[in-house]
Amino acid sequence: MDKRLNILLIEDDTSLGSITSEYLVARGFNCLWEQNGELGYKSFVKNQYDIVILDVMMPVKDGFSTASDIRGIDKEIPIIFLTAKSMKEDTLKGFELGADDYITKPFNMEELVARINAILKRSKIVSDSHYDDVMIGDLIFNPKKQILSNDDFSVNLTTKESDLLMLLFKNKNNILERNHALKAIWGDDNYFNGRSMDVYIAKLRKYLKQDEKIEIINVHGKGFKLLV
Amino acid sequence: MDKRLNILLIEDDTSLGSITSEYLVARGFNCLWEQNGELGYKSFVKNQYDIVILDVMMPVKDGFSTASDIRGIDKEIPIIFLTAKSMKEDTLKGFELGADDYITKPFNMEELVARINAILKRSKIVSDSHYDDVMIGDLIFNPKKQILSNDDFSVNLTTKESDLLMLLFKNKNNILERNHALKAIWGDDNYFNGRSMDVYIAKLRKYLKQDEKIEIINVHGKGFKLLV
DNA sequence: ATTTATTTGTCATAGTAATGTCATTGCTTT
DNA sequence: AAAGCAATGACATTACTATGACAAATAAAT
Repeated sequence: MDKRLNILLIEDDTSLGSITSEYLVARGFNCLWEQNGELGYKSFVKNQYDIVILDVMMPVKDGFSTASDIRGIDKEIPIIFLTAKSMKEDTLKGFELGADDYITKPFNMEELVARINAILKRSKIVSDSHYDDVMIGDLIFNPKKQILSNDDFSVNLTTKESDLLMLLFKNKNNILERNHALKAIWGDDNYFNGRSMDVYIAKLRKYLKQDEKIEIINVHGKGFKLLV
Repeated sequence: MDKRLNILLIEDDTSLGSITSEYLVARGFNCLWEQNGELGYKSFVKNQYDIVILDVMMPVKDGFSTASDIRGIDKEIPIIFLTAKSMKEDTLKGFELGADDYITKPFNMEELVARINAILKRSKIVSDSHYDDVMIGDLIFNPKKQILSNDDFSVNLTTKESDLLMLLFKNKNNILERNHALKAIWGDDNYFNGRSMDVYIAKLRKYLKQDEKIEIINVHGKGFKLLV
């Protein structure tokens, strides 16, 4: 199950193309690199992409023509143009073709990534704020909203409950040591805080009954372990 | 009933500011121009905008600081930065603050418009905002006149009531954090202002009873959420 | 195996902090 | 002086956290 986003890079310059695609892969994207507009368009037809990055000046089939073909079959896909010349008419032509951004070479790789993310943020695909959700078995846990839910159930967790669940999750299938958890959440691992934590463990267990595959087990004298 | 999009332009340079705002108006937008970050932020708190264009280098309060304050009360609003220096770190800093675009001066006016449109194309809101009225459930809220009404009912809100309702509306179905609201409206989030805000929440709840689908709920220790 | 000490499970309750709301006060505007 | 607004004080209510008590489980000792 790959959640990485698919980028189609169409760029005729060999060195720039390889550097860019490698960089994008290193930054966590899937990137397919095609060397000209024809091949790029064919690949777009056959595969599923989240965003297209397109050089303007290319032999065989230039970027604008390619973009217009792509727009012919997909009105939504975000497109970023790369161009050496920053001449005004070109820029505007790009935007008329439904460009989402227009970057002039040479560009900074990090900035490219930043602009990709800025666009994807608004694009429907990623837009749902689900990306800070965490899956625990069948359950969805949103540590920011402090909500634990599934299809037919939902609880608002208190801060302590949420913090503790998060710690357990970070150590899922591994032991979360008592004193570490106490230091992290209560700031001090004395006996009384420990007893308090035990009560919260009990509460979490009650919630987690929703998914019988999940379980918090105790490791005597050590701590707790969240099994999923 | 005006359907034009509302742009907030925050730019200290008088000539650039006036030229830009005039140009945007000529191109069919509503554009309010504020000359510094403080004023811009205040205007943002009180009014409803679709996009913010923000100069980075400004006296009194710079663009980044302003953007970060704006993000505190609105996570969605598109922001375009304008900057004279094209230094890499600055660009990236802007994107980290949730920028949607980053334009270096001097820029071409038509390109600015093109970039605004490119962003608005992907922005979910795509103008449900008239210039004046906003709809909250069945109710009509006019933040300028500070009037909340429907067919058979109407109240004149006080400034504080109106500002707070506007903030809640901007974060509708999302949490409005106490300290952000206090910073925005009272300028300082101390205990007493917080108590004061609670009183205003009570008042707003009373008004909003007019539409039983609307509700302000409390998120303990965090803030309030306007459900519609 | 049986006893004993320690750790953990869990309920009920007390304590504390946050919020809800009314009434009142003081300030500003007219 | 009257009216409107924001701030504050007082008290009620709610939400969250900590604690006490006792049962159960585990480990250690006999």
